[in-house]
Amino acid sequence: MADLARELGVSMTTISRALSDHHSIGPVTKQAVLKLAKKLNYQPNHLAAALRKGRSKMLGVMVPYIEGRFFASVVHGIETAASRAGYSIIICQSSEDVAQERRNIETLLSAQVAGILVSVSRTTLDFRHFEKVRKHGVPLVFFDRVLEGENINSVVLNDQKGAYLATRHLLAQGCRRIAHLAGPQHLNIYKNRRFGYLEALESYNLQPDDSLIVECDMSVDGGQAATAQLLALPTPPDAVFSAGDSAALGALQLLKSRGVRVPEDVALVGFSNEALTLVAEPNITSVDQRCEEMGQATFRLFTELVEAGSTTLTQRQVVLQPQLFERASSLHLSPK
Amino acid sequence: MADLARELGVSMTTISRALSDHHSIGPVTKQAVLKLAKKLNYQPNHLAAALRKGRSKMLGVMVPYIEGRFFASVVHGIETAASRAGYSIIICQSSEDVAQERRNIETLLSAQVAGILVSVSRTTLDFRHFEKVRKHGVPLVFFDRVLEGENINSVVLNDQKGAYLATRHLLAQGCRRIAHLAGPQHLNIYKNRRFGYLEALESYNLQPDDSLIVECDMSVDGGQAATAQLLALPTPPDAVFSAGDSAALGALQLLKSRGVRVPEDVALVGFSNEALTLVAEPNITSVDQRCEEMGQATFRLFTELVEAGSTTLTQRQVVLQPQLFERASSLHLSPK
DNA sequence: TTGTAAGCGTTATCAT
DNA sequence: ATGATAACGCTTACAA
Repeated sequence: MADLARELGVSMTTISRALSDHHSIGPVTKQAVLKLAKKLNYQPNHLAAALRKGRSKMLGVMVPYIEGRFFASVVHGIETAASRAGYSIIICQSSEDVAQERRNIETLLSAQVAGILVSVSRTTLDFRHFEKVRKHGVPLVFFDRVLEGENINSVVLNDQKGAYLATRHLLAQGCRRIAHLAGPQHLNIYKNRRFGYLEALESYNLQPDDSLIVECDMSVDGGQAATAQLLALPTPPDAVFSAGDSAALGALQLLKSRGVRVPEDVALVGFSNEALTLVAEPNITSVDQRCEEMGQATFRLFTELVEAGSTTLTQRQVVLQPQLFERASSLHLSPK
Repeated sequence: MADLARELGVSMTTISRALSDHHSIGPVTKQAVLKLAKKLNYQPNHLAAALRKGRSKMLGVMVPYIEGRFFASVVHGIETAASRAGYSIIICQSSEDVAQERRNIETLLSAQVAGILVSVSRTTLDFRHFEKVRKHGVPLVFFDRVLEGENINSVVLNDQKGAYLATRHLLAQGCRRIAHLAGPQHLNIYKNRRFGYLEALESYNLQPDDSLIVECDMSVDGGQAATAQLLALPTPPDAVFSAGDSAALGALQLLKSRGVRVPEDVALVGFSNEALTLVAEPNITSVDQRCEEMGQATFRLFTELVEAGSTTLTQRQVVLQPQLFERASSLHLSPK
């Protein structure tokens, strides 16, 4: 920048203003500066600008892990929206580890990010590190895995409604003994999915049967084991609603291996609408989580917070509506 | 930092040194500084440090898109290795668009990243924006999708060898009419996979049969169509080696729908070792691309460049060895 | 072992 | 419409 100033015989102030399109700058001067900048291929130093201005155009995004369709898609959504608005994103993984999560928060704060978007790790039980973020006046938005508490800005899927839709669908197909493969109940998403399941049963005036609700780790193996347990019941279920697709796959595998027909004997619905639902045979009905919309919405919520300024300490919740994709694993059941 | 200095009655130099563990600092002073820093919860400003030092601990990573198992896994590998070494990563997507790629490079340079790791977009034909990176003295490493040219540091998979292993495996299982679902031949990865296929045939003194090589877009539908074409041949193949897993899945679906048994009538091998290979029935034999190792290797190559200093303008190539995972789709064939 | 002071590349304030 | 100058928070010669 000093070079430009010397070359053109003007002050650095003028250069700075011309480059940042300040209103009070001569159009002639401006053009001259821009031209010379191109010629000398001037490279702006965002670090210096950020240091001076006290805020950068960097956004911290933390997820438990970046692999896996869900988070990769959400991050894609965030990055796309962010880059359109001139933000770059710094990505961090907590690897489901609170300690790592804390370290990442430190790193992001040190990097003077303009905001932090986070999906918390499974092992997160205390939230002081997030308090710190607020103390620093850095906008904080949670997505998918959110914190219970006050003054939380978050974007979540309406998991309960998704589960409700899934279960209602099974009920509409004539199923009456619907089992639920539940996920770890300390995670809100899984708890809400169980609520949605119960809500749907209730809407049909059905009593929930505790023996039909099996908690598992949502892995393929977990789904198999849980399903084996269900088949061993005196009266086995006529449908299974799994809170995750992998466990649904496990269920499908086990049912097939036992000669149980899907959907004729047992109908099956999963959750997440992963790619595997279209690979399995039969294809698995599942609830879509609107990953990309979640990313976009998360970024949008961040910008809203920025515009609102740190003065207003509002709490905003964006709730996305899930969508059920009906497939062969739960369709065309013979009426009972 | 000034606060700490005032509070302890020492200079900022001492503070700085204590915090960065400088050698010539009294252990007593150091402890005192660290303790007070904790108490006042001092937050270092990496931007300022980076500005002063001229180099940051940020790494730019650019991929065509972050969704999709392959790039997500590579990024995971990079991030994990990088964060262990104290680097944060800024992620960018080119969306397969050169213009976006150029903009991203500008952004990353402006952010004063310590290095740039990139997998180029499909539409990249001129490389001036990468030249610029070198002019700025910023280490540049390509992975997977690399640039042809001199002085290129890159990490790639040995695709040809992967295809060779896959085809040799089919040959060892007794197959002799092995078809190949080839990908778009302007991409070097698919070209190399075809070469590997041909090389394996040659190693068994088999003449390649052009009617057995079908180019398709590597989608599920593409794989189905290509396989239908193969089955219509006067002498259909006894095995299919697909350059991608999705197309392999398409092939499997079509074969099953036609009553062709896999692997008994037609054996099947894919490429990429995607999750779907373990969901399909039978599980599909596939070539693993070592995504995570690629990420690690890419980061390691970056650190080597840093250590070597900008003085040495070496060209380094890391070639990862693919690994064949043999599964039911190509195993236990009855001898012919 | 510790302190002084300059400077990294910007931008904001105040003056002209 | 433009310029001089200070400052953002940190590191590092150089000096003590």
